[in-house]
Amino acid sequence: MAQKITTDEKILNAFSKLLEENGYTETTTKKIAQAAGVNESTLFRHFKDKEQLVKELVQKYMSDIDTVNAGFIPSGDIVTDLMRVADLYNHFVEAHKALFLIGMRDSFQFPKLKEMIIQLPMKLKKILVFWMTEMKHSGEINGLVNIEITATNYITLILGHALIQNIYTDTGLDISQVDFVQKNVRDFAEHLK
Amino acid sequence: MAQKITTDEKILNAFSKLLEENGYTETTTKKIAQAAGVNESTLFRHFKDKEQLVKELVQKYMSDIDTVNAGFIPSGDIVTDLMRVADLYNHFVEAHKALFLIGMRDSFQFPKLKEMIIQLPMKLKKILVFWMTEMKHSGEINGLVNIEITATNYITLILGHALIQNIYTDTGLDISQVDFVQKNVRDFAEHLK
Amino acid sequence: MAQKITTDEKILNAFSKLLEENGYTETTTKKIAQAAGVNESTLFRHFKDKEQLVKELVQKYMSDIDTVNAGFIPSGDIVTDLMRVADLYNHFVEAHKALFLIGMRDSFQFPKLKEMIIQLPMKLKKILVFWMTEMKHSGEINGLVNIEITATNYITLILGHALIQNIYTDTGLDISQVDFVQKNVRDFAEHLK
Amino acid sequence: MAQKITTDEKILNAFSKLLEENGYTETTTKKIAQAAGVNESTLFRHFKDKEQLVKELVQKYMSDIDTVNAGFIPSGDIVTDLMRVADLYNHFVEAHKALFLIGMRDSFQFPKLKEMIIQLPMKLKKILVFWMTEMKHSGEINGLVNIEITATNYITLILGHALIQNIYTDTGLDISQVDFVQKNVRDFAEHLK
DNA sequence: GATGAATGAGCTTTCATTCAT
DNA sequence: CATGAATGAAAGCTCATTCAT
Repeated sequence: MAQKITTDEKILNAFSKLLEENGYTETTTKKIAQAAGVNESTLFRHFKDKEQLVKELVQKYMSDIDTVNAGFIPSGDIVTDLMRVADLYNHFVEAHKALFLIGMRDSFQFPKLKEMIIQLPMKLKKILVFWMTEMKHSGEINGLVNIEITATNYITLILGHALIQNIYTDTGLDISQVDFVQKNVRDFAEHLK
Repeated sequence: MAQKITTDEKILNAFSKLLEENGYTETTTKKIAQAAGVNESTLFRHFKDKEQLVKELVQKYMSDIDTVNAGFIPSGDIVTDLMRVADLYNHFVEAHKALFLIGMRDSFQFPKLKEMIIQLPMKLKKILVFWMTEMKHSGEINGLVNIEITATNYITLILGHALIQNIYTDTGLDISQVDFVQKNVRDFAEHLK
Repeated sequence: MAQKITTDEKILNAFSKLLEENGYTETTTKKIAQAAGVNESTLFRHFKDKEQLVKELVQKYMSDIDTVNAGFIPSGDIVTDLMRVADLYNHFVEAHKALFLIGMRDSFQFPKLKEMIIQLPMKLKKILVFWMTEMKHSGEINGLVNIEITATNYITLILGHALIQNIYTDTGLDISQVDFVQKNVRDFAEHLK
Repeated sequence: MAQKITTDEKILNAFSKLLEENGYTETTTKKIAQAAGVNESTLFRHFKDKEQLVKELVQKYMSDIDTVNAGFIPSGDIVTDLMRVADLYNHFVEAHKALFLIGMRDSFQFPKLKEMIIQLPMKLKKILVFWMTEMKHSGEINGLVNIEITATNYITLILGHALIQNIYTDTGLDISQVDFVQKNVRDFAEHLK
């Protein structure tokens, strides 16, 4: 039942990997072809040009983003739920790391890209605001909490963490996702009670 | 008393500006020379190679970083002091925007760079930890607060904000530094009381 | 009795059409295949390589050229007969336009081609010389006319016209074949009386 | 007083030469550079792109064309004057052979080019018409001659000759310019008396 | 007999850098 | 000290052609 890996996939995988490591411009078509184990010109038969490779990743990102809603089923417990959101974002970034990175690094070359990248945090913020409003009504969240600000804070926090995690690796400021969730997110959550 | 602007500075300024806008690889020596109003080869007389230009910016960054300590004079009021830290970081990033950006975008090309970039957050964290410990002793900060975690959270927060501010501009998630400090930082501070 | 059009013909037709419009080098095998509605590799199954396509056209040209003799049946009237020769050449060029054009444009790539292309004018010249000699004897053509020179002139004239007609279209110097024959050829003919 | 040959000229000369021999597309930038004895990239410092090289030749052609008027000083003798026109055109074509050829061969790639190429014949035609009108008045040219038609014929004739001369060399139909002028042009002229 | 996938050589162009003046 | 001219290497991309199915 060996799953066949198509040339398209081989190329996209190689591209994605190199993108993470070296950024868009440094990821030459020659290197992609080499990493994918195909001829350089094959690459252009499969994807009209280098930019098309990015667009392909974006498409996947955008279609995946629609599934995020379904991934968040509130438990009613603040700590658990906030952790869930953090993990949701983290997993998504992990799964689309290459795109997340060039969304930062090469956004000037792909002006539309940053708008796509930011859609996930914005969607999560909406989810948070909706959920926090409910939690406030049910008394789980302290009545004095400013939801809009808190939600923004939380998103900024996990975005900052993703940044540290993926760019500033091994710099002394990075904490594992598990630790981050166990400690910092939990700490954040406590304040809302 | 007209301050003469040297060729060195003209080049570095042009380089810095283009770096912000287009990233390292897209900033070609031709463009730098053009923007600086000098001949392309002049550039190489002043700076051994393109990388040297980065190193020059780093040197400035590193020497400036030493002055940060002096910039933080605690007032004793939590909110005020935390705001001060946020502004301190923000101003520093503003003043070294180009470097901050390539620290993210082109870190793979300059492995040592991210270690330098991260030094500021780490230094601020140290300052925070030291200051919070004092505040805890003096009762200004709640005895239950976990200083290490809270400090990390705070740094992550302002780093996340800097990211949004400088990369994801005009995406709907960015708030002005003033608003961020007035609302989100203040909110964060309140929880510590 | 629907005449089936073979793949060979589809390809040759597409090739011929593109050749007229874009010349040999710009007529890529991809475009030929596309225009013919077949797969690019099919093309190579039918014709060993791109040059073979030219050779195929040449063959047709060469076999058609043999029929030219039969196409000229002298009427005895100078004007009528000269017009007939001009039309003969014109029709032939029309029918083999693609080849005529690359005979000019890409002759360096096909050294033998120009020798083939020139065969038609040369054949017509022979016909002319033979016919004019007879006409001179019968008194239709002025005894002082130098046949060799006049024949050369005439051929050069209709070649020049074909050139203007097919290359320098819409440039202000081109006259329709009908006008050319009605006016210029007639004028030329008058001088021989 | 050795005339220095600039790199610009070296490149243009090489380009021009290769153009005559091989046409536009086959004349690769690599070959040009090689023939000019410079590095391929030098070529692009001197001329923005390959097309610019053509434009450069065109400019020369167009500025030279203005001098043609001055080159025709009527003697009053029909034969002499017509010969002069034929020579004028011939010399011009010789001096701009490369352009004349790609004007035919690659006209589809340079749509504006053929309009420029045709300007010389058209200018010569104007000169002819003007001159023939005068000659008709003075009685040198037969009153029955249709000037417009005759001029067109003559231009078509020398264009046809140029074509044969430059493309269909060594094919058996080509006559030397000297012979062409001495025999055919003279013959043509006689008819006008 | 026709196709889709793959290839290597070659194209035009831009890069960072060096050299002579 | 600054420049203009030159360079080799490498970029993205297209070409005619072959091979397995």
